[in-house]
Amino acid sequence: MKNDLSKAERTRQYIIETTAGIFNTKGYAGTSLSDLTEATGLTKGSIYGNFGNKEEVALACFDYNLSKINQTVQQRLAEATTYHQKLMVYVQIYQDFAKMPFPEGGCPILNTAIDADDTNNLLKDRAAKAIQAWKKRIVDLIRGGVEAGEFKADVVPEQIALSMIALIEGGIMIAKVTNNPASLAKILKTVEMLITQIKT
Amino acid sequence: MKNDLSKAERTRQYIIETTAGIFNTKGYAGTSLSDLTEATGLTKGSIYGNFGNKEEVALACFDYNLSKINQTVQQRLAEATTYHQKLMVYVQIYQDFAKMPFPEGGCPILNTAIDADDTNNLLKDRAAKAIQAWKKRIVDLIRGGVEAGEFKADVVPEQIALSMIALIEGGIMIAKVTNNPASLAKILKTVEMLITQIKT
DNA sequence: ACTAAAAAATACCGATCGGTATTTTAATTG
DNA sequence: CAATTAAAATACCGATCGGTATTTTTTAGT
Repeated sequence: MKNDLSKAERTRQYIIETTAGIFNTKGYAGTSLSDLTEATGLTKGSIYGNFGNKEEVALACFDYNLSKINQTVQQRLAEATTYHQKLMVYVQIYQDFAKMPFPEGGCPILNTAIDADDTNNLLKDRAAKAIQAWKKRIVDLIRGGVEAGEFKADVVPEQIALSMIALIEGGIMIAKVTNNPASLAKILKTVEMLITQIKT
Repeated sequence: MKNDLSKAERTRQYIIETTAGIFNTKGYAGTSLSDLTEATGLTKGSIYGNFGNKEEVALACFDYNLSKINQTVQQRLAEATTYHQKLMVYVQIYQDFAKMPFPEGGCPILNTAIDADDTNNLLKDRAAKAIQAWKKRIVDLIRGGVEAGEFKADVVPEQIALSMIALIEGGIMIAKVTNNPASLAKILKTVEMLITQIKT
């Protein structure tokens, strides 16, 4: 046994890692089983031996894509000392779009939210939960900053948090569809302004 | 002749109006020819007599969806007198999400941008052009307001315009996927703040 | 009303869809 | 190493995919 994971677990992980970018790029309906077999070099029989159906693969891929981003975020948040710095992590992370922990196809939360919101409830719920968790993380940071005296007492954490997320996700969409990364940079300037404005 | 439009033109229009919401809801890959025949009550032969292929229908539907929104926007812009009021039109329009000129499925620009950006270049270009036109409209309004002395001279029109669009589109995405219209309302408050901040 | 032209319906095409039962191959354990 | 088990490949399923050639029905001009 070359690994502490069973063969099945290793194959399952291999399928997820290999196809996560495909689902993120082509969407759920746009990704076919033959896309998966072609990318992995495995057969349908093998894939269906490790997953119940196409939906299960897509869900596992979304979780994988999300966890990769969250890992980077949490690591950078831990490195930041002040609450201001912690909020700025979100600006910095999306600044160099290219060398990001993003899977091919861009932000999986955005892609899944739009792709699945009228067609696949399980995927939609995953995207919704991701947004809500993201919002909560920012709200907690703002509240922490208020208690620490870093931020003004009269800020509305929810509005700031939601606006930061909307700017980032909207900015990614704009930059991607117009093929112009500079647009995202300009929008991130506004996020930065939002963060600066709440400082005491 | 009951109409000044030919039969073919009327049928073509009927197909577009009837299926525009389907493409906007299910996406290009997720919409099948049988979805179209089912919704219209027509047969495949009839649809392919009026369109060359599925892509042509989707493109016509996008144009139709976009023009409906633009009609409302232009009308409201004409009614507004000051440049501040004109910018605020975008806040007001998206405030009551429900009774909007939006087709089923939400904002077609956002949906098409995400749905098509890695899979269909013609649709992607349409979405990109729509974003760029929207941005230009806002930039022109800001420049007008600066010249009229309504807005500060040191504003960066592109940044404001892009941020407004990102907030609105990001807000729509968040509200839709979390099933919570209040989120969009909070984000629109930030758009309002952005507009207020540039006033002299 | 009759006829030529246009539009819509029917019937069909090969390809691919997601999924499964069965066989073959590879990994694991005594 | 042999036997058992687990995993992957093969072969197949009905259904649906986008698209087309042909026939029938409507429409429109005289």
